Amino acid sequence: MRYWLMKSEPSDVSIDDLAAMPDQSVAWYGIRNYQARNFMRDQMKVGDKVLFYHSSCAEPGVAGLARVSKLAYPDETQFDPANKYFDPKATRENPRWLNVDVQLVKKTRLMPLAEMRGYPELANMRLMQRGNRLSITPVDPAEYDFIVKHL
DNA sequence: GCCAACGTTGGC
DNA sequence: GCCAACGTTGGC
Repeated sequence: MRYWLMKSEPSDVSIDDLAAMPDQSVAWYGIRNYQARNFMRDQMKVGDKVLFYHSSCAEPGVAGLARVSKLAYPDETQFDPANKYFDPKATRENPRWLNVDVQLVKKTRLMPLAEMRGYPELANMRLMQRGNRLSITPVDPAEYDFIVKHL
């Protein structure tokens, strides 16, 4: 089993939005970065543990715990010309983008990025590194445990 | 809104 | 295949 940090803009899908979904589960649509796609396609398995992270907002940070609830499958939004994630080069026969489903495990208190930066135990997280823009990053089990313990 | 970092595009 | 231009991410 692997551990991941997945960023979502709360104005798009927040932890409360996730909690309100049927089965508290949502397709992680809209990933248009090959590295992040490949993580979903090649490495994510049902049951993998996920830190649900709020990004691009007033208080970025970990907002809850989730799990991978469905293996990667084609992202519907790439086929819809009206969708902002539409990709004209993608076809149903040859989809370019995939998503997994993610299911809420537990909404937690928000652990702000600023607080996370204060923990030496988390200093090596990809999230902390300058210029990091990857929306899905692997997390070390020790880092995951540390965060859960301090929530 | 600024800006650093980085990915993607496209001409050559 | 190089690389400049451009677009996007995301914290601040």
